[in-house]
Amino acid sequence: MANISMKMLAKELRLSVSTVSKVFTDSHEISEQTKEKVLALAKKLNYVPNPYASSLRKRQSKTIAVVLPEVADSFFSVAINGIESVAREKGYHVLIYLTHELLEREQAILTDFQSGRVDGVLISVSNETSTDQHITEMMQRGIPVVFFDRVCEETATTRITTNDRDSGYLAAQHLIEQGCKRIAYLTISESLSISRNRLTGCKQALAAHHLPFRDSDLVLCTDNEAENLAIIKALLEKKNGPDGIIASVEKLTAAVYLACKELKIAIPGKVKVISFSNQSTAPILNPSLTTITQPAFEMGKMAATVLFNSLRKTQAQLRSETIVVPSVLVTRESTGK
Amino acid sequence: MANISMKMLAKELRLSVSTVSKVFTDSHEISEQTKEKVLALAKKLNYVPNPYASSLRKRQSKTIAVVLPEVADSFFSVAINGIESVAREKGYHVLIYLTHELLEREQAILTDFQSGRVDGVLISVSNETSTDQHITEMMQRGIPVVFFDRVCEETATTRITTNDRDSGYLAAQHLIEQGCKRIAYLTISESLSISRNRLTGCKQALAAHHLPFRDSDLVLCTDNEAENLAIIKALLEKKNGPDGIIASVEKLTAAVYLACKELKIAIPGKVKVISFSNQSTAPILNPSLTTITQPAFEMGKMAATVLFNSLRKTQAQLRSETIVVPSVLVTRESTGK
DNA sequence: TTGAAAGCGCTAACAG
DNA sequence: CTGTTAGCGCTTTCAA
Repeated sequence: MANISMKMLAKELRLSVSTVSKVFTDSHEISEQTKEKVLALAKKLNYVPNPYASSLRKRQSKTIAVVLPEVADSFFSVAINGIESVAREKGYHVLIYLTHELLEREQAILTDFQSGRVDGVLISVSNETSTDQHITEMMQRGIPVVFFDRVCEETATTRITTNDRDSGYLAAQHLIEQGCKRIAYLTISESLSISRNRLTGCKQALAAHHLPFRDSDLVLCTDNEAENLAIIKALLEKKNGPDGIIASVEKLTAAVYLACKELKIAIPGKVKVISFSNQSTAPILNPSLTTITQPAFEMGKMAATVLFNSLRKTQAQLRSETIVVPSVLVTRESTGK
Repeated sequence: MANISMKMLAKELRLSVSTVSKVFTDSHEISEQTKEKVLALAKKLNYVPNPYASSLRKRQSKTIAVVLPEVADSFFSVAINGIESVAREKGYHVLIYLTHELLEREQAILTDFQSGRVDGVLISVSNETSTDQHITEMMQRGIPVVFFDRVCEETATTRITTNDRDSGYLAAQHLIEQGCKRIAYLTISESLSISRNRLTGCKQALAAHHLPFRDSDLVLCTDNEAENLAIIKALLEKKNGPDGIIASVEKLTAAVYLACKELKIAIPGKVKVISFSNQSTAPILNPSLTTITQPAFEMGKMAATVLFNSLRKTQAQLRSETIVVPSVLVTRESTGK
């Protein structure tokens, strides 16, 4: 089942391999005649160049890696679409890797990239990622990295984020405007850039309205649905429980709704809920869910575009900057008066 | 920024390249001493073998492709997790390609695989895919293919599906048991294996209960949310409209809920709804949604496992068989009495 | 305009 | 146990 190679094309046409090769790069030093002959035979035999031979020789793989915490989240699903759309356009291939929120796995994955397997990396870091050593190491080896969504703010490269702080502010402000006095902020990590920034905005909004934010209003959830349900039920049952909840990641929404349902707490009557979410089901939840919706597709697209631009240039250091694609607040019933 | 190679390790240690190479395959013909020396230096220099050189030489890429219609659907998101989990375990890399439901793109993607870029392919076909020529061609070139979820039933290879027909039967039967007399079946394609099979089951259930299924009860939806909303509203407003709806793919759920909301049609009072869906929000919809939930993770895992098993053997023809991972009916409020 | 030759980094006979 | 050699399929000087 030997695949067809340039050598075979060359032999068949009594040409040299190098001539054939030049045809495929559309070199001007080849006559139209020969080009046509070669292309015709190539099509007839269904020839496709071996990418690995080419990669080896040219020292570039025309492949990028996308490193994600997980993909069971609508944000990343949609982001992948954005990435894939520009990769395809640029003739790049996309390898996907999941860290499952494990720093160790993230490090192992990036270490592998030292091999030259990929020309660049798009990454959204795990929530365990407190050091960026594995990332800078890769960059030193000449592999450009673009962060998206969950970024390392100290790392000297381009970051694509949404306006997390402003969105946090907006979310809290919205709840306050709707009459909330005591707002709880639900998160899955205290270290993650997005969580921290959203929280900061939230606190600023509260401060601006002379409302308190106590330590107990910051609620750390987990990866486990059942646990989260218990945590949130406990929160809601406290005598001085919140009248407004901000779910800082979409996966926490279900637990909030379920907790309220089980405790027969009315949304938005007793407690108002807003969630950072891209779920298409937000409008059909009971009640429909007010969301801060991230521009997932655009962020993916932007990240990929920035990466490819730097790949085109030989010595293009990615600038240490943050590109912000704004989120949008979609008001629905869950924060109604 | 020249990467470190075996040659360098060899020179540094005054060994031959082949000796170094053998160390990395853990060959028994190398002394413990040398192994240690080499490994130590490799670790120190952060050496990672060039996968493309290796692929070129060994004629295998340790990479598989996953070809999907799209990934904005929870089924595929979760399936990717299943696939990735076993790929990682087996030391394989995963390239991802999206067809966006376009046959032409699917063909172009598979054509590229003739190059030897991947050792095997996991595919869920587009809803335009009526011919399997591009797939069999690839198989003839020695690249094994495993279908999952959306399969080509005539193609001689292994297919991982869920029990679509039985699930269709179950869905309809459930509606009937709950008192429905007139059931509409919503689909996005008449050719797709999954849609056809689910429909078949549905019809069988109706027949078994001596209930009619008219042509107009088969409702073909589109890729466009707004259009679907209009289609479903039209359906519900007909004088002899359905009292039960089966949404054969999850993306149609929102349109059904929204249509009912806009028309003030009570679920489940006036019309009962069941959906083929993996959405985690099903329990918190209004009303909570009865679903046929597909074992997405398991199907992804199974597909990958079957593929890797065939990859281990040199001449392993994949058997032309269908492996069925059953779906489960989760009864919730949307089909209550 | 075409071809010969070298080599990308690794593996696999085979010889020593 | 280690080394020599050839070559995977392609690109890229350089020479003709």
